[in-house]
Amino acid sequence: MALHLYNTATRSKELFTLPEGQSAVRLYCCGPTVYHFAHIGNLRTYIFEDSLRRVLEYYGYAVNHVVNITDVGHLTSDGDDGDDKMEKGAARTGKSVWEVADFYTEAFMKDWKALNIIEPSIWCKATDHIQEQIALVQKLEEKGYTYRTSDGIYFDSAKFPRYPDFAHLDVENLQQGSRVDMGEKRTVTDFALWKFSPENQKRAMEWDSPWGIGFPGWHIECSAMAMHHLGSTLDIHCGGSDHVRVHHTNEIAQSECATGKPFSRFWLHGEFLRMGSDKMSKSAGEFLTVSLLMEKGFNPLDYRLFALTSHYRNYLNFTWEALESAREGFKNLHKKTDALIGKAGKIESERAQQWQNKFKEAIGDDLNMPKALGILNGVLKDDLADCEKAALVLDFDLVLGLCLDHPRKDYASKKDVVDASKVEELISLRATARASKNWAESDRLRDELKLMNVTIKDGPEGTTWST
RNA sequence: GGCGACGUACCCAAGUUGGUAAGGGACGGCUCUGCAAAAGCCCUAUUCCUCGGUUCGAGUCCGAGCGUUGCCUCCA
Repeated sequence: MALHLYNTATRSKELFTLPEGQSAVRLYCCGPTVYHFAHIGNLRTYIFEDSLRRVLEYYGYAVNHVVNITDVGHLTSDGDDGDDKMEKGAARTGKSVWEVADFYTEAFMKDWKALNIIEPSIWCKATDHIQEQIALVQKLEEKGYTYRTSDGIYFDSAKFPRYPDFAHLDVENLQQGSRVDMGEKRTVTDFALWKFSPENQKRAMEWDSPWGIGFPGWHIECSAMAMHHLGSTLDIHCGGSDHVRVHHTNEIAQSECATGKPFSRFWLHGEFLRMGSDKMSKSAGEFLTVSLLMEKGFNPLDYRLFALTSHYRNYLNFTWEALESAREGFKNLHKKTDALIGKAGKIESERAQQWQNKFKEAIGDDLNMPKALGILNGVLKDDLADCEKAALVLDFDLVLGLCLDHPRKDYASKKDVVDASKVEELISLRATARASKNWAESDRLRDELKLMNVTIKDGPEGTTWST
């Protein structure tokens, strides 16, 4: 069984292997710009990257996983003008840019934890790697790939003939149809490596450099940090599909011009989550966050399951109905797995091994998680021994990350936690009513419990309840 | 203007090199039950936007059309 991944660079599925003698996968994922909360569309991409990491590990690879935190330099326009996102966030919240960065970084990590996304081996902040970025720009300057304008040092994309190849760009037409203000740029695809601070204004974040006081361009941070932590060639570089044209194309240009080596062997891109016909966008004002989902009574893992029901390279339409469907499905899944997990034995029978192989094949086929979920359901329906079923569930959950090794209650949000003594009291009242065949009162009490999100179950041993 | 993606049951969605439609949710039916709930079982597309073509055979390949939609501004 081999692992195949769809590589944006070649637009085809390719066999993934590690170069000879290399012990760990060098994985770099473009992380968040911490000027605002992450919305669930952003998070879909990180769930996809988490699946990738888990699949790599399931296939026996060690993974050196690096995720960046962009806390400087990302302007509100990729055309290298507009405001700095961080300064904008600071203005909006009345905090300093550094406070904004810390606040949203923490919020972001909380979301990761809630969604059971495995932490990267290394989190790296752009502001902690200013010297690496300056050094990279210097190297490009030495090799003659840069030029200076009144507002910064720019990359001269015309000197990198392969520039349009990655994203299949038609530069001439881009030039014609461009909505980007050219400023002093020579070619529409040129981009800022280092921006000068405005003369009349002190920026909250600025550093000294060989070219004067200023701050790094957005694209340079990823190249600098990726190469600093993982070396000049990566095995896999990930991000959202929107990064293909500008961000990753620029990363390739600046990195490969600096080192003369391929920047990444594989490029994987996650497709957008959509709301109705709109994509979810931070600049559009309102957007959905994990905490909003929780306020509406969802468990963050309901969303994780929802994300896993579609393939990462396809658009996924978000509707509340679809999320509810995922929540119901998740409850039903837990009913089955909760009854099994204590019984886990070994995967021994040929039949169980076949299931395991099917699962491995599905996830190895460019991370086909929807198919993998189907296989999980197949196992639960099959007439295997419980100890083997349980073992398979736990094995699959290594990749699915749905916390199936814990009963559902263990990760219920605080909101779901109910007053147990009150519940017991109502149940005993109901028992009295039932004993005297007062069904109306009995049903009323059940409805009352239902309002508290408590489900009761009458059995031979008396009444039990759950949330 | 350039470059893309998608169109499978009520909803979400898989479908690998073409061989005769996964899975989940909802709905409905049955068992059980005072009725429910819970649990268990069962049912739900002769058909994959349309029309042509290739083929013994196409959701799956090719062509045209229709529809939806993304990126090239910020965006994951």
